[in-house]
Amino acid sequence: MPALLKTGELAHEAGVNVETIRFYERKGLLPEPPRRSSGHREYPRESVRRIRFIQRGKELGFTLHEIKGLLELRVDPETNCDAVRERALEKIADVKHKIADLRKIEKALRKLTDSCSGNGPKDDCPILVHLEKNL
Amino acid sequence: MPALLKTGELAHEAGVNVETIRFYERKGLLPEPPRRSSGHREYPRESVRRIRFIQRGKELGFTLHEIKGLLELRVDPETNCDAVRERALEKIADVKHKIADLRKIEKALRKLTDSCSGNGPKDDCPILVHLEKNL
DNA sequence: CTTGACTCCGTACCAAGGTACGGACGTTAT
DNA sequence: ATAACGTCCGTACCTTGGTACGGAGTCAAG
Repeated sequence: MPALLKTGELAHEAGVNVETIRFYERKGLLPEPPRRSSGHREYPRESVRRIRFIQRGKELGFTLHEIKGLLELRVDPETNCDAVRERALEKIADVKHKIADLRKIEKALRKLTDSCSGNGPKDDCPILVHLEKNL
Repeated sequence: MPALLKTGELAHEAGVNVETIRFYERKGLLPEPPRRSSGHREYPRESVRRIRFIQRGKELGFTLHEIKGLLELRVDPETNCDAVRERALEKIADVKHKIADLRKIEKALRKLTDSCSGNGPKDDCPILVHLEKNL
């Protein structure tokens, strides 16, 4: 268990692709690590946790941009719990909105499939008729 | 009310951008219309309905690729109502799946915000702790 | 017949979140 | 010391659904 990790080792331990590491660095989600004289990156073990933080944030529906914000909050000494909570509440509102949109779509689709026997020629298909009808 | 439409007129009547028309043509959603000798496109009025068909399909959550499939179904003389219904049912399943995923996310976020008083320093913030915790 | 508006085309660009490539080095095990 | 593998970098590519640009050509109204 080395104390310093090469890019590939970090990628492996965090369960992501090597290219993803460099991508996160470019996006400012992962700070630029020190380099050897050869230019090769040397990551502290902590970086593994940072990448996992990012992955968990993604699982919770945060974008990389938002995760960057959370990471910055985390470092800011002024941050209190409330600021973080605020972000999570916004994200909940966001998710609820998406769910509502999808439910509208589901309802509309169901209305169409319910009105469609499945038999009969396509000319009378309520679904196509709906898509074709003039507003 | 001209019988044949120029690209800009079609775009205007269908409520989309001129570039969108050309984009749909490239994607095979809009058949290539006849041209004048100058190369300018001349659309039949029917094209307005076709573009509206596409827009309504989008509202129902179909991708452009899927809409292309629906348009092809519509032309196929073998198509019966059932084939169209099938597509709609698949899309419903699709939408339900997305909703379920979002609900999981919502639940997880709510659990975190519920456990977070909003007071206290960030070091104890259950949300950050969750994001940081080792698996 | 001129002028301004429209159209043509290929191409580049945007968000988001990466993945892949290739040539030049660096590292490591044997 | 050499082979095999890792890493470096910039850049291109992928998806989806378009939008924007620029130079050249065309159309229609005055």
